[in-house]
Amino acid sequence: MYSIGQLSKRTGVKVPTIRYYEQMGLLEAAERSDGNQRRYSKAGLDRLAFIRHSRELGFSIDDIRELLELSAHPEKPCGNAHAIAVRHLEEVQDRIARLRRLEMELQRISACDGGT
Amino acid sequence: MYSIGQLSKRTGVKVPTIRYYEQMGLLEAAERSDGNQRRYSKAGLDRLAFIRHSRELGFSIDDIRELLELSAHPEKPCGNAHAIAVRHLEEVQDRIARLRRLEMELQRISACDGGT
DNA sequence: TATACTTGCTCTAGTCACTAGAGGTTCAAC
DNA sequence: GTTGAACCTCTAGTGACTAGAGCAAGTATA
Repeated sequence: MYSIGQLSKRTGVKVPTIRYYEQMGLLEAAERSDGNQRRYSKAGLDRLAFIRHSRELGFSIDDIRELLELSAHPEKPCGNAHAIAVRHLEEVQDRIARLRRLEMELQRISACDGGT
Repeated sequence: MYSIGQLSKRTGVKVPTIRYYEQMGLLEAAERSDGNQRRYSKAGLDRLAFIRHSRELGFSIDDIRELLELSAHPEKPCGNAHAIAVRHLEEVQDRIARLRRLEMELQRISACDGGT
């Protein structure tokens, strides 16, 4: 059993963000201690780690809800997950291309080294 | 003289976003027609193009305000612009690195091609 | 010239994914 | 038993837009 603070440390997700994810329905409402504080199991930890990872991958809260749904029903085909991933892949590749252009430009700007 | 819609088409910035930039003080309040509609000069067009470009580079509204200030006073050293650019360069490089990792992972996910 | 349609105006409120703060309660260590 | 950190709920704020209501101005066609 982990407190919300321990969960936060282990996953790198901030405490208010964990509560926010619960509110958004990504995490099911945690068990509570006698004093009404949240207590999490290993399963909760894993789920939060999955959410964090997905967020880093650029999935929206809604996407993640869908992904969690899918992984809860592994008998269904993963076509949706596939579609979501493809969509993001294209976006990510686009973003990389744009960022590379920006990188060059920023290098040019920052070559101006304190002059005018 | 351009209407706000023409400005929008030429720069690719949406009409409400142009008004938003004016509200945020990035664009000075435009001249108005007899009927109170905004009319922009070539200078306004150029300024908006600069803003758009800067946004694409990842600069925040506040950064851009600062950059516009600097470019209005070219006698000052560009140390600030330099600092802003360096900060963004690091961020951009970091983002690229992370996106490349995500790209690989998404490729792996989307290789699962409609199976389960 | 009349009409219809597009474009424009202001203002308020909503979006996403958090983040901050107020004001109070519980827990763990000494 | 007392302190101090960590927790609770609730409301409001953030950035950078975006959407919608309700109305006015501008323009193309009959």
